[in-house]
Amino acid sequence: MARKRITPGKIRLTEVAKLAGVSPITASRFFRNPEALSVGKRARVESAAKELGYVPNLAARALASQRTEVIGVLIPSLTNNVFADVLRGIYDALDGSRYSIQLANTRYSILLEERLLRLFLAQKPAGLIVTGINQTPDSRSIMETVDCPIVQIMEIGPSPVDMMIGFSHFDAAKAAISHLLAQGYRRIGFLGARMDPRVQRRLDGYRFAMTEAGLFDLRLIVTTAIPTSVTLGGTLFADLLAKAPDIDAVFCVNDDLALGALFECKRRHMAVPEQMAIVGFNDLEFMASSEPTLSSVRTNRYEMGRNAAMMVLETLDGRRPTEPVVDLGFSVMERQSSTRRN
Amino acid sequence: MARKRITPGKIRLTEVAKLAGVSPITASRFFRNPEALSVGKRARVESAAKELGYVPNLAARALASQRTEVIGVLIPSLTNNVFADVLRGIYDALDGSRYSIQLANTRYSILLEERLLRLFLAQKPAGLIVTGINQTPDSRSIMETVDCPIVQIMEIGPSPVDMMIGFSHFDAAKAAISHLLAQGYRRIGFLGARMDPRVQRRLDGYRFAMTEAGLFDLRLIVTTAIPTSVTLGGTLFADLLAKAPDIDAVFCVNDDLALGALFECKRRHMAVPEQMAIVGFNDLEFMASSEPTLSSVRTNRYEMGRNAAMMVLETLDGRRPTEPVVDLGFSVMERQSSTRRN
DNA sequence: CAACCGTTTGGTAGCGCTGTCAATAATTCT
DNA sequence: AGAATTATTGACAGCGCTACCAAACGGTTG
Repeated sequence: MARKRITPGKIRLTEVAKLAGVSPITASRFFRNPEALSVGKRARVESAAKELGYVPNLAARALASQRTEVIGVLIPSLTNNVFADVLRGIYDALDGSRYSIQLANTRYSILLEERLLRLFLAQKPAGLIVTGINQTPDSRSIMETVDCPIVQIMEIGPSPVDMMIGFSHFDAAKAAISHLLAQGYRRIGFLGARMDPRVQRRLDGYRFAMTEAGLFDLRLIVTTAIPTSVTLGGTLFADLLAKAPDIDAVFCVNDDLALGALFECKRRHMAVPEQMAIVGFNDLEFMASSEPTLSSVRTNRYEMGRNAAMMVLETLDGRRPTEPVVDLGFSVMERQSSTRRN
Repeated sequence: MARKRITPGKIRLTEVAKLAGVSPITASRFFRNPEALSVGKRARVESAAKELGYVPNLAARALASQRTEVIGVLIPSLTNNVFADVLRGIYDALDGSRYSIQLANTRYSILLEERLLRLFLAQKPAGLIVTGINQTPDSRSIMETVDCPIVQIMEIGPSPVDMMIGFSHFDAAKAAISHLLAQGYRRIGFLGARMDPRVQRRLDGYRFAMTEAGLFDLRLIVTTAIPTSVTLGGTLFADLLAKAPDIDAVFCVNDDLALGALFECKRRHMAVPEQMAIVGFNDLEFMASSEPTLSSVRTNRYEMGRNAAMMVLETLDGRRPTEPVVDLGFSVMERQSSTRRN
């Protein structure tokens, strides 16, 4: 027959309880809801735990309580600077809380996202942060039936699964184009890579603004499914120039492309912004210190991550945010690269 | 007295076993070591699991088996591009394996690292990946007593806790300086930010090479504890020029600083590489496509992460790597920014 | 003084799985 | 063929914690 599995010096809740002179369940409560204890016992358990160096066994807790203290995060890429900032925000917000993060990379595939979602939810996460609003129908219905807080990040849309924080990529791109138009640029090219849903919506914003100004021209648009890079920015910009040599400005869907375009201009001895204006997207740190400084659309990525995590925490705390959909907005940073020196 | 906690439609291992007509423990074995089952039962359990959509309860597994399938990763920064690449390698290597990743940010503090280490180890991780070789003495002894595979990444040194993968930052910096010397540069400045232990060792390499060449001069060195950025690169480079206006080259401890220095040169209309050579470190993607292209020291960050994770996996598999210390090396990428056009 | 109420504490069982050992079936060996 | 292995399978208990219910306690009230 089976034996007693001995666990030699390990400190369990029982040990703490014994030292504190209370029952295990009371000790347990101390770690979950100290308020529920009388002041005396609270102090006794606290000092006992400290003395023994007790660390709760999360697996046992999860098994007994049927829930975990893990917040699942689904993002499409680990490479992208944008998500690095978002993640930093999430980690910072959860730092010091009892929740930890389980990260998974959907690689821009909503099918993979769905699979990861099922995996996550099977472990009963405390909360969930997912990227974007384009999930598979199955993903959506799974998320709707699950009863943990869910925040969709990066963009906003009409029907949140639960909560949502982001900004309008359409409006942001439109604003960038408006800025270029206001500066007197007319033949404004579009450079896009990866073309995920959010980039697609930036293209829509570009198209809308250009059409409205009566300046839309398909030849001004160069896109690719290849992941973005600075090098690619140079290549795409060269393609664009080949297709439309008369352009006087280019809007890039991210800053890497913009930097690549800038370098390509330098290589061709094209003056920026005199002969060519450049506007990027995201406003990464380097945009403000390049030569010339590069215009971009600032998006509040760190805040997005931070707030998303805080929205989850608040909901778990029973203090559900009054506004389930938060528009973090954007701002067009007008710098040298798109400012006509009149 | 306590009641039966009913769990309505939930699919447990028992259900799968029942459907498959085997005992629960046999079904359990199917998920952990299918080879151990006879072909018939294996197929029966497999189809039963699929039919019921069974997903194992990881908390129960962890509690019963006294170990988790989590690999802890301790890195000093989430912002730094370098770690993004390393992480990507780790995630890629673990993708498809049954292990998941628990990430924590030490914020370049070895005290915080020690605290996080204790937290991690209390949950009995399957493996551990930690950054660098400068842990607190307590951290070291904790790691030495624990019996899971541990890989130290980013650099190599004489006494691994367990395994190690990285390269010599000293040699890498030395090689960069040798390259500049070979190109005929003599007054070579040093730009350093953050100054974590690895950056410190790059400074040591610089100092060694310069001293050996009889060219060492304290005025050539500008460092700060501030986290790195492109903007900071410009600022530090300006500081350096103020201290030592006669420099003809600058070695930057990372590529962001190098890019910042390049922009600052442009702003001052200093010709690169004719009046000023620039060499960076890490060889981020943009270095090869800037104008001029920027020299750098290529480090194999993705491979480092990937291999580190694979070393953990192999050890867990019982196939311990023959070589516990892996030197991934580096290569000096000689580009326009440091090539005298004779 | 009994009845009542809210707060604090404890007893019991069980969360879903696997470690250990033993039993049985299938093979191989002498 | 019988013994000795080896490959499969199963029984049982328990991993460390918490949900649920009940009891004890302290204070009021009529």
